[in-house]
Amino acid sequence: MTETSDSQRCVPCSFDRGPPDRWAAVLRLCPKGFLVPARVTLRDVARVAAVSAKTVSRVVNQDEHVTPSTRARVQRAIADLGFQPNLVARSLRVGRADVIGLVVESLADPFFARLTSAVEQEAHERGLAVMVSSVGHVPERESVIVQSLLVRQVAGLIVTPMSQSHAYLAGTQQRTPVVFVDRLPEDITSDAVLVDDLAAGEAATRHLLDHGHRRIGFLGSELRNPTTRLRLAGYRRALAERGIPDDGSLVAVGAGSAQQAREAAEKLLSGPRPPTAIFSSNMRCSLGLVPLLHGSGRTDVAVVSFDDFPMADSLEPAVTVIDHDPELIGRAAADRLFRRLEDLDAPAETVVVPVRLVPRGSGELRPPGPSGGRDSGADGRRPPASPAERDMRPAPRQEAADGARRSGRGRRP
Amino acid sequence: MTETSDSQRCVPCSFDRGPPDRWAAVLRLCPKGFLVPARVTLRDVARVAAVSAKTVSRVVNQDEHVTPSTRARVQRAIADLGFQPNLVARSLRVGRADVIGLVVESLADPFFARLTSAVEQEAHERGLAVMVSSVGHVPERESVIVQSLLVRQVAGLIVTPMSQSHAYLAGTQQRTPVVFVDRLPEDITSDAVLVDDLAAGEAATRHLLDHGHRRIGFLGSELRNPTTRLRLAGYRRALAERGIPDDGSLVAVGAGSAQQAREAAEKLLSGPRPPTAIFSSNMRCSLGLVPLLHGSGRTDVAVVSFDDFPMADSLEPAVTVIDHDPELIGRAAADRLFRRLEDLDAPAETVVVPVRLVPRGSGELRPPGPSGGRDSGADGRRPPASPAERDMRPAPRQEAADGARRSGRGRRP
DNA sequence: CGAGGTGTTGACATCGTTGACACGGGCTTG
DNA sequence: CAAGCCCGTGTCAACGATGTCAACACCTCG
Repeated sequence: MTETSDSQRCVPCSFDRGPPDRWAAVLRLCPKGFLVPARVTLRDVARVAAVSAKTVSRVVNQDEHVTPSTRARVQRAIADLGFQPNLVARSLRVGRADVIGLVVESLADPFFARLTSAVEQEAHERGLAVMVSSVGHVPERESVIVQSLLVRQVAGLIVTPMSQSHAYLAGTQQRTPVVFVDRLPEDITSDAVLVDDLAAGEAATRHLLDHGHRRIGFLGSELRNPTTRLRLAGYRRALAERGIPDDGSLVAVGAGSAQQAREAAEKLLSGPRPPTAIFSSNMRCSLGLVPLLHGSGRTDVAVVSFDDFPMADSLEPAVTVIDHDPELIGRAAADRLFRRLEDLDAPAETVVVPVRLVPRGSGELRPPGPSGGRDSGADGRRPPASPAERDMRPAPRQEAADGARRSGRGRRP
Repeated sequence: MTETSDSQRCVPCSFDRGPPDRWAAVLRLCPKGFLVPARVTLRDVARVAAVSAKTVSRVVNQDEHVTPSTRARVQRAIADLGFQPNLVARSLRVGRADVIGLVVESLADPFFARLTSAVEQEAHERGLAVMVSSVGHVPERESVIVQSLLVRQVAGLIVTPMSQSHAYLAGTQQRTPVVFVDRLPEDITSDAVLVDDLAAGEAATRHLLDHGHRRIGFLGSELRNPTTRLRLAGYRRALAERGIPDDGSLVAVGAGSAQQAREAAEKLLSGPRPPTAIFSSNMRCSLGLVPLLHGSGRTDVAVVSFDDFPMADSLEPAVTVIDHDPELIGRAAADRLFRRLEDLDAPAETVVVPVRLVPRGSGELRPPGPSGGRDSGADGRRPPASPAERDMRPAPRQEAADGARRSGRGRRP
């Protein structure tokens, strides 16, 4: 076959469809005389079933008002011709695609990958497709990427805010709702799904305090990052709660990479009065800290890590983590979005997703020396008291999304 | 505001557009008398610029045949009205969406996440969006998911084959090309991007042989998985090459989880004549094996792991890996797809993406005892000879995609 | 000066689907 | 028995863009 590709592409085929021949819809004659497979449309089905296109549409859309016999005839024709509705045409007609847009920082990041996975699953269950786009490390790209999804008429958006301002979405929200995840948007009121970073920082620190530690280090990335700020605030709050003075020399922030975190941790531990425990406030930090401790045989230092990471449970001692559960966040965000699509005028909601502390060993180490904790009992945990600590309890996945605390925040008055 | 949502949704607005008023396009009067933001269309721009819709279309699409002055007037109007073309309408008209579909096993898997990330980046550069769907562990879902993307008129597909047969795509390929990744499809000839599993298995094994090992274990998951089969074949080929008899007791397959791998490795090492080195043929296996070795102080056993994993380079000794580079695979697949879109009739191509061995320590350990290798030199590597070994050389990322070996496989004759 | 070419612009139909509305027949109801 | 209703079905136009083709203006050259 050395025909030109014309014989295959042949899009505008003005062949007169003639009598209701079953095959005319499947194979179509080109002007050049070739038979080419053609898309089967509603009208083709209509012709074969001897009804109007509208009726076929009704059958396809499960409209009640169709006689069983007609329905059967149409379904037969649909099956015979292998008709598949063109969702692009439908989208144009109804003014919105059955697609949601997801904007994340980076898909290569396991956190966002798992988030995306959860969103995709939820969407798929509702027959919606998902378009993902990653912004990378250039916050200004956010709005461009959001635009590129809006022009594709997505029904709604889930966005990890990176931009300095989200005012550009103000006019759009009424038509295309946006749910923000992980952080709150700037300059705009909108639905959001957050991790309870403050409570998490508090819980991690409290956990170490409960195991007798009094000198607890904090390892974190840039303070520009609101997430880090909140976790640090939680750390400080837990210390204050127990009347432990804030020792600035125990706080090491600004570690953007695992390597930097490793160095920061080295410095922390080699100081005059080193910490007996460290709260590593994100995965990159942990990936610097943990190998350092293992490599240098300092497995006596207690560690609680924010973000679970591969191998965390295989090490000796296994690493106690605050588990983020990106799936839960994704499910909650998708859920919020679908609810929003059903009621565009309800007030904006912020969903706070609980995190849970997974004790595995490293966080339950007791400080060395005579200063051993005053606590008795193997674990030393007090009964849960604060709401923050309630959230720490492991929750079955199914219920967790619904169990998330909701705090309505009024839309502009 | 307690208006019913009608005042906001107001989609079919039959307000007569009247004279060419700039604002009529942006704010529109509802029958109820509310001003609502409305979508700006080509016709709105046309009216404001006093040209036809077609001319606006030409300007938007960078058509040359427009007078500079007209173009300027139109661009002015576009800017004034904030016009954004409706890509769904365009897609309907041209018969295909500027979207590609990506079907993976699971987005939560870091391999697929990074693959997705790369595909998305490549697509984004070309102005295409990406719809992702994951199949999960039910191969039968593959075709359903592919269909759901096809009805959305995606321009092309990148698919991780899971289904037993891909014959269902035979009729579709001419209209919507498919590039398979990671594995070859069944029952169909198509473009594909593969990792050179055989060469990788060979290279890993040869690397250990070159460091003096003669008893090398193989740790892998189910043999149902063609990927595992190929890596095992590479392992056997490398052994045969050196005249080392195949000792079945050194091959442990069927380990589906890290835990199972750990147990399998334990059995391997506790046997009467344990291996001095182990080739762990995937990440899950390594996540079982490596902590086992570290935990039991058996850091004398040499290890080469297929798939890099977090912390692999932080351990002591750091783990020598065969690096997969999902990004490279994703880029190659996207690239193949875009080329295919430009020439639907070229013969199918299989692109084999090179992998590289990253020596970090664990793979360069020499066997204990008097049987030390006959090789001299610190590394003991021979000059690269086979094509497989050529691929092992680290390649700069930019060139690697183009440097991938291509083997054309004729389309049906 | 007219024929022919080149290049800009617009009218119109069309992509495949669905919402609004109309029509006719059978049913209920006063 | 007439008025009114519901029900199944069809007609038509529209969603917003673009391909085709023709109209027209302007230029060049014989």
